[in-house]
Amino acid sequence: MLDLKLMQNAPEVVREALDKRNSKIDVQEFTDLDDKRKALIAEVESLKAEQNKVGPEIAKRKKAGQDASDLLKRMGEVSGRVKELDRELAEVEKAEKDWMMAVPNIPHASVPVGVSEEDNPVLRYWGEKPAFDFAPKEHWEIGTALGGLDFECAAKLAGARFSISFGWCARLERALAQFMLDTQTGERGYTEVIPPFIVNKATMTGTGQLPKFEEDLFKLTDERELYLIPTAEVPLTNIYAGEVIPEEKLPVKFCAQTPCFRSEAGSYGKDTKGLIRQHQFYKVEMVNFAHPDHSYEALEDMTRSAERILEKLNLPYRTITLCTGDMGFGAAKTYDIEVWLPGQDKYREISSCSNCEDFQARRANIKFQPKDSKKKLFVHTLNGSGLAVGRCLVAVIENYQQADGSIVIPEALRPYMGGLEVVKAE
RNA sequence: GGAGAAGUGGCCGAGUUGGCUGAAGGCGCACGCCUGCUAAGCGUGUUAUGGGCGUAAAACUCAUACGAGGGUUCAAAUCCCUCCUUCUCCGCCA
Repeated sequence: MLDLKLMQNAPEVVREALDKRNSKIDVQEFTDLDDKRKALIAEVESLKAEQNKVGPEIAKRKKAGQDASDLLKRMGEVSGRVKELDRELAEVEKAEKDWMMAVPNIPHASVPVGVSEEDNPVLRYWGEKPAFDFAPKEHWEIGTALGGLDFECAAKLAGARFSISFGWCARLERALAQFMLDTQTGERGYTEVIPPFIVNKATMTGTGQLPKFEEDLFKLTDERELYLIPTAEVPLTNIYAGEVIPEEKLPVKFCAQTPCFRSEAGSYGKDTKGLIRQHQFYKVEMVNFAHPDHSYEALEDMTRSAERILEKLNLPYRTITLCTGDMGFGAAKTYDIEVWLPGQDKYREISSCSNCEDFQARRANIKFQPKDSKKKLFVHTLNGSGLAVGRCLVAVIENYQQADGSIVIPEALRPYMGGLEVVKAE
């Protein structure tokens, strides 16, 4: 959510930001609502002030045994009017809040302006693409041939966009997740967390999934209005919802491996084969709570934490800066890391690291107490994948495939695989 | 699942014949005074959000907030209803 004061004092700044994002949201709607709200507040508050003044007078008269019927009559009218106005005000406030909740974050000044992913500049490349003296296959072909993946079985159990892994493949995925967690906690200063995988509406609203993107979520059908998390960003960021973090604790860095559940509504026909786009996948997620003065350093640090995983696995990647038109709803700046997939002959997203500045902190009311002032301020929140486990499994299979259909296990993972060096056909 | 108890400010804790309690008292914290040092003591202050006014900021003023939402009433922390959370006992269970 944007700052109300900014909306009121500098609507043109917001309009400009929305233009850069190709958003059609009309800022004038807000201004009209806000004017109406202020007018209602002025009226209802003066009536309430009268109530507060006259109330004790009534009590005094009653105690003294005097007649107060004139005051009671007047206050009866005032009370009725106050109820009316309160109702009206609540409506306007809700409309205004709804409007605010649907507005995306303002891009940071350093974010390149652009319309689509075509306009995302590459920041850096790392690693050498593996050279094959044969035509590299896609992961699903290799994995299925080696008995590790079975998409027909998954479809029988759950439907399209699900997977099931067996044996070496299941273990490899577990190894990857564990390797990532060990790296982030052991070398990058993260505290490991196991959060709930099901959360309530308020939590989903705090990070921005609701109210706008409900169709992307899996919702439970009972009356409690619970949702399956689409990313651990949601529970991790909301750990401090409604809380004040002492300044000296910043930055707080959490990471967690969780399953992620996404409805993938609207992605029909995209990535229908293999593990790339699933309704359920594991991801190791990083979340930072940073001091506003240092959040962009934190973004660089977080991006490095994600990149380190690929470097240790010796997987080639490139890092790009998302342009204004391609950024997510809550982000002020985002780096995507794309890993090389020889089977697809393409770089594919494997991590997305964003600084949301105070956008989520304002929604979820996450503040810190600066040492040198009484005023509590909003923290900046960041989130990033470190990494998407399923896609990383894809990258390992495709980059480490051999001519005979076997897969070499990256050295960094061998301790997690009981020393296994190669996965071969039986 | 059954039976009870409770939810007030950073914390503890008053408040229960509805009105003068944003909220006594205590602790903590901040600033000042006092003091050979420490401890103790004295004084002052100590919430958030929104509106008005206005500003570099503040000050001032009004409104709202006693788990959440709704109701009764001229008026609710105080009465009624629903929900949430926590705790205790019984049952059940990985």
